Amino acid sequence: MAFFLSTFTNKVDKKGRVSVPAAFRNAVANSHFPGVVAYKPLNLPCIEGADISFLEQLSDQLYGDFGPFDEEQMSVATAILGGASQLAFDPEGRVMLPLGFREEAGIEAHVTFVGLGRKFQIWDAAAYELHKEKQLKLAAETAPRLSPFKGGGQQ
Amino acid sequence: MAFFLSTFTNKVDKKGRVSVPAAFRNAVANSHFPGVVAYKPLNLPCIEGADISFLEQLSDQLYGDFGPFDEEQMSVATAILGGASQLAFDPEGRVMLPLGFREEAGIEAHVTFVGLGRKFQIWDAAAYELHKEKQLKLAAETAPRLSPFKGGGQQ
DNA sequence: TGACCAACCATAAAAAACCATGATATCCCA
DNA sequence: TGGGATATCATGGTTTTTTATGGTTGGTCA
Repeated sequence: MAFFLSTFTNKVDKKGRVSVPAAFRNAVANSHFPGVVAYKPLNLPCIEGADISFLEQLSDQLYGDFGPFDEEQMSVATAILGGASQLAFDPEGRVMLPLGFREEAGIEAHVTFVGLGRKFQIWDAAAYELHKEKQLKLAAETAPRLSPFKGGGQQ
Repeated sequence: MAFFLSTFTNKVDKKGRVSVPAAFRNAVANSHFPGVVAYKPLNLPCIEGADISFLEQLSDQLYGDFGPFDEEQMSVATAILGGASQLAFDPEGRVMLPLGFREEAGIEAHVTFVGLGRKFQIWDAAAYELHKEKQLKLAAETAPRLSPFKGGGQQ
């Protein structure tokens, strides 16, 4: 499955188009849909994206953990899957960010793509700077408790 | 997975390119990405590198230990994965060290690659000399108190 | 008809490939 | 064992390609 790393900031033009970073385009190049899938996460003012198989897997996971007609599961499915959009690349590798997404994420002229492994986030560039500061503090407290980071690189 | 040993110092040219030591290139030769992956560790003024499967494994471990939307997990993912870069080899075996990394690690004209097993570190050459002194002292005090293989499996 | 959207065209800047060279290290054979 | 031939490596500069970005055109559909 696609794997996303690193952070890139690009411009949104007045028609709502943004270049998807070339590294992310390559990551989804093997997907059967020439573009990315975007949805509004439940608890953050940003957009999340991935290749389509990520949402397929998320769906399977929801329907596995709960029954196929569980009420809580349906609410998550409605929020995530129902709110998702398939964003197709134009010939130059851009996508159209729907107005609704831009409003919900407070996206102005510049957006930041943040690779997070199997998925990535799209933030308003200024909002991301604030978010990142908070996340770095939280990560510094959290990481020592996670096995891969014990002793954090000081050998 | 790749294994890195020993220490090498190379020059950074004015375009930000550095030769990755041949031994490290060989170590990642079987990886599906022709290059290394670099990220800023949380508590040291240097860059850490590894082959891509190291971060893939880390990512999948994070998303496995916690749910896909856990807050603490996301903070580590943001710090490490969002701050990471895939550095591809050029035909001569060099990589471009992004400006942000060079600044955060205080990298000037010379960098030192330090093999640490599953990962390696990239230091400004002068900064590493100081760091090494401190680490050697600390190791000399600490080692007698450690049972021979305590911590052996942790990177 | 007018708003919207998808392809097309153009351009500057950044990144990747390309080519060249000196310095080591390695091999091979007399 | 010595020494020349050969390969590898680190390094520097130049050229080509890719990327991000902006605008324009033509079609579609309400």
